[in-house]
Amino acid sequence: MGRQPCCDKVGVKKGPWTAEEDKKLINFIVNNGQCCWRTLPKLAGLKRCGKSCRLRWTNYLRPDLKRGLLSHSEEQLVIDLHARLGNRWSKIASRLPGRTDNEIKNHWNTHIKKKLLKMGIDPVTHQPLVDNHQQQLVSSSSSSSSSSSQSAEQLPRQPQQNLMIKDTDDDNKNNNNGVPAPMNSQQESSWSSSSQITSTENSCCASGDGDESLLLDSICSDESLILNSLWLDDTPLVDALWDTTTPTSCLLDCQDFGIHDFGFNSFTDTDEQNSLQTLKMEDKTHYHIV
DNA sequence: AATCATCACAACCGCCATCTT
DNA sequence: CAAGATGGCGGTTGTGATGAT
Repeated sequence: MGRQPCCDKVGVKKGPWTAEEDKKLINFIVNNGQCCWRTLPKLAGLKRCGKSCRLRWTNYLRPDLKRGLLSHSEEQLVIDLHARLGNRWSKIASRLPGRTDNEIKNHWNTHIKKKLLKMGIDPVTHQPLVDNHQQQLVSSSSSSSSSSSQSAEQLPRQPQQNLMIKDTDDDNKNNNNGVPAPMNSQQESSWSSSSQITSTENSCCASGDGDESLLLDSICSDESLILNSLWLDDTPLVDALWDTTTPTSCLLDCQDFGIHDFGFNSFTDTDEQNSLQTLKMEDKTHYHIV
């Protein structure tokens, strides 16, 4: 009945990945593609849970990942998307090519959350923070006010304003006391085809830092990307591009995605297998073929 | 120089929808 | 159809790096 367990827990290594383990994982996926995560560790000679391998690959080793802090524009887009999607990090991440859900989640918790609080904006509701007195009034007048911020966080909501991250504390003048109401699917649907456009465009265009803002504009102005895929079509951009379900597609995509940037130098059809077997790791994130 | 606090992020955990047997 | 595994997701934790005192 059912399938075999993903890993037998016994003898499975945990904790930080070593360079050697990274090398094994990369070599295996480059040569064989992403097949079955359960069997991958064994085949790749890793004493890791398949789940751990998948996480390591998707969050850290994938060659199409960007590294480094999120740009201002990316940050703005994250806020905008978070206002609609809540903590659905994977969905948010799918709109930011090269970024992972984990990375965005971390950035949200360590940077954006604090910035919003500093600006007097509730990072959960994306509404201006209400003081204690007002909070009491709101909670006493609302029958469903017992719902925690966590539950509210799970639901998409319509932004009442366009939030712009500022490095300074000024311009905290929008003090609507609106309580965000969770939308039903019908509301989501209708909203997705109307007010979302305005909100997205506004927030994107308001960001003004040169190339990044141009990039963001191009992302935001793509209605099929923002509207259709956000609510109707969940095909992730990054995953669709980096499909390694087969060895062939894996190798092709490696090249398409500038695997050289990742550290893989060019390889030929004839010697690629041998070359990749001798991948040499210089540090945690740099690999090259010798 | 030592200690403590904070930051940044990789990794783990548990849950859930889906899939397989 | 039921049981159980898989893959994916979001929340949380652990830990090294950095800054402040």
